[in-house]
Amino acid sequence: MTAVKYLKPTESELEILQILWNEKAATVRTVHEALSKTKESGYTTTLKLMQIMFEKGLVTRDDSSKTHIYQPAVSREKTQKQFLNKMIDTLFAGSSANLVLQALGGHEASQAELQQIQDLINQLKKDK
Amino acid sequence: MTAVKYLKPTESELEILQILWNEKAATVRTVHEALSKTKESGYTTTLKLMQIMFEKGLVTRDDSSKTHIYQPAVSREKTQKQFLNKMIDTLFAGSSANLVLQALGGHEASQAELQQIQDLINQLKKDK
DNA sequence: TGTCATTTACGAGTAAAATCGTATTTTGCT
DNA sequence: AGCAAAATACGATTTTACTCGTAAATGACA
Repeated sequence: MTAVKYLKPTESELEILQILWNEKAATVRTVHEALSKTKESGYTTTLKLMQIMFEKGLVTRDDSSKTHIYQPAVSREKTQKQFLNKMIDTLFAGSSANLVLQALGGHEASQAELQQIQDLINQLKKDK
Repeated sequence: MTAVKYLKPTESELEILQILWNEKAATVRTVHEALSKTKESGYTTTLKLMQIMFEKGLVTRDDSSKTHIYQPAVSREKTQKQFLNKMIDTLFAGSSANLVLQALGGHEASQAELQQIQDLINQLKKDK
């Protein structure tokens, strides 16, 4: 039984993962250009970050050709859950409902999204 | 118009804020003892952190007597919102509904809490 | 008033994250 | 083959968060 290390991506790593999750697979160049839309930084910085993520096992890569192709190695859902739980603990006194109320109150959600949430709630209420 | 620096509390600072929010006001000793229930660390470490938080303006303090009394200078709600927005951005592709669905799906919420959320949703739907 | 326990002040060290410059490698093209 | 453009490798530095030891200050009380 190998000890699987619990890996919490850093802020920068999350930004990169976000892009990889959307693109499914991407080169350093692609990721870097996407990042550049919202922040300033050098190409080698992005490269280095992605190399580190590879060492950590956060991404996989195909280095069969000169330009390596990266893919996420952790799922979006799992990572979301990981951070949500942490946040509910340290910021919402353990209450997920608190978080939900705050999220719905502050942000705009579309009619369709609200319906989706309502459906889930009905489902949950019925399950009890 | 003074430029107000956008301050994002660190992980450790959040833990301390959490205690201050609950207690309204507290000494370093009190905070340290509360922290000690869940983690190991020296007293001066907590002290230093709170001093730094004071410099950053995250807390205020009354130093009229030997033992200083600290109070939070940022509101729980505002801080929650700040982190939620960040999280929705970098982890939920900008969709608060995504976050809500994930939070409700993973965590247990009581019947009463679900009702509370439903009420809010009805409110929001009506407002449109 | 002197002692002593408690608190604050402060500096320094450690570790992790992020940044970037430079060297090397790869490969398409002439 | 040889050159140039683009990519990777790698090491070094900077920044930030966290940790703690030690010294100085405070104040209760014998």
